Amino acid sequence: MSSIAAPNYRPLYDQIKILITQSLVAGEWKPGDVIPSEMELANRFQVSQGTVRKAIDALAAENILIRRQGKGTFVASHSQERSSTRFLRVFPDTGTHDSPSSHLLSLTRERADDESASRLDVRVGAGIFCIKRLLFFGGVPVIHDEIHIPSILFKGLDEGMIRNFTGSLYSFFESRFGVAMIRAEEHIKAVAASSEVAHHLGLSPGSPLLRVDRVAFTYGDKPVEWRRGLCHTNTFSYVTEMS
Amino acid sequence: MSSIAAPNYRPLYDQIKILITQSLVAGEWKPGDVIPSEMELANRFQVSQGTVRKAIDALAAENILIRRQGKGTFVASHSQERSSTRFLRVFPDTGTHDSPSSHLLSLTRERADDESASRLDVRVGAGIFCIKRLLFFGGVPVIHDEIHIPSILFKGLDEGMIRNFTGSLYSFFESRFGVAMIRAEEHIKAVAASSEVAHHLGLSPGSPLLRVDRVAFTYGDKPVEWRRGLCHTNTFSYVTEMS
DNA sequence: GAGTGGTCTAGACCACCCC
DNA sequence: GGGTGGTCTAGACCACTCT
Repeated sequence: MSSIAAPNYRPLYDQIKILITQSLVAGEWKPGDVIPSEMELANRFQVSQGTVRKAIDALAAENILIRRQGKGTFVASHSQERSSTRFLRVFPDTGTHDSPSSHLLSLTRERADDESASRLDVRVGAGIFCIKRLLFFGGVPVIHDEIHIPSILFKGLDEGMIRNFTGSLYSFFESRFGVAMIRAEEHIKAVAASSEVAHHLGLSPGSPLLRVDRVAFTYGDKPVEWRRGLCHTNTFSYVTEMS
Repeated sequence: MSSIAAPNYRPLYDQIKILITQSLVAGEWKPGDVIPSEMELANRFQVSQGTVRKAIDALAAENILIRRQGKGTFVASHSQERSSTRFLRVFPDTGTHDSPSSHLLSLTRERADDESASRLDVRVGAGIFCIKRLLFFGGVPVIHDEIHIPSILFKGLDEGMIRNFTGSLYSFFESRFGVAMIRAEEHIKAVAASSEVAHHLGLSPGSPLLRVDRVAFTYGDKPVEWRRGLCHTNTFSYVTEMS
């Protein structure tokens, strides 16, 4: 019935989903913002409320939007308490999950090597930042992270900014640089600790560590972070679920 | 109405979902079967087609049912080619995923110790089977599995049945014993290989291995399998995604 | 053509939140 | 009270599969 879009094989709600995503990419609504109500969006896109609803349902299922009855639909943010550890799958074997604290080891500028370039989908030699840090749980160092991000997206990043920020790294990226992480893929191996990392984690060199390689994506499935985490799993485990 | 201040309200589609799940538990429809059409179910439960649809949508999102346009809605089965490796998250770093082949090491009857009993939600001392096997990828042993299942659900299990079955273990459990695995939780650590496991996997003792502890559940979130996999990750990785 | 799931719409009403 | 999302319904039509 309606209207303008001509010979499109995609369901309407899928097109609406894409339009909403484009508004997110364009920054029309930022993490934490309310987006317009279903009725407003239905009017804007000239479809029924039910169709908008289905598009939003799909985005909510991907944790890109968050619905709150009576209040509205919000853009997911890593700054919200509820999702500050959304991507952290390491849990203590006993007791509850204290929020980890971060200790910055170094921030350096580098040129992308083959691996970084391929993971981040940039040219070899492109400028990247490399962040090294330790994550402490209850005062104990558990994870050694080495984080690579393209410098073009994080202009002006320096050590002080990182140290002065309270909150998760993704919350930092989001609020200071407008880069929102919405999805990640992880490849996990077991490796022996190098003497350097063993020293940081208070272990003997050669101890078994979990090596978690992550590529994180922002809106539109664009890779914007590659990190390698080395995790000490004597009293912690990497937890996941499947169905 | 509601007795407590907490939201006691259950949407209709949620009740329908529960009714459908109960039919699955009761075995009214078995893995691979078509379930009645949306219209038939709507008539049976005296609700609209849309409400049945929403219940089925939820079950399809959990991979419990599978919708096929023009054909009907089917109970998910591990015997289908599409889902025979649904729970296998280990992939080669290069090349494609050959289906693994399994080599049975032993099948023994045991009594549940504290750990098995707690994971499987049975009494300490209850009868359980313990299956040990190796998984080979392209002729190379990669995973050593130690699988515990309550013997009451698998009466008559013997080595010959396992050896003669072609297909995945979960397909075997499903078709021979009517036990369908629908969900699993995994806890992962890095450990050093024991001499026994190192021997099976062709490694030196002390080599780092991924230790994957899994509890698998059937309909109604009932735990029915506990396994410990030890995985050699030199050329393979455990892959997972998050959002 | 008949039957299935898939899309889209429109309207009524409910539950929740805030003014 | 008036806004938001959440549920439920009913009906029309589309896309796919099988006979």
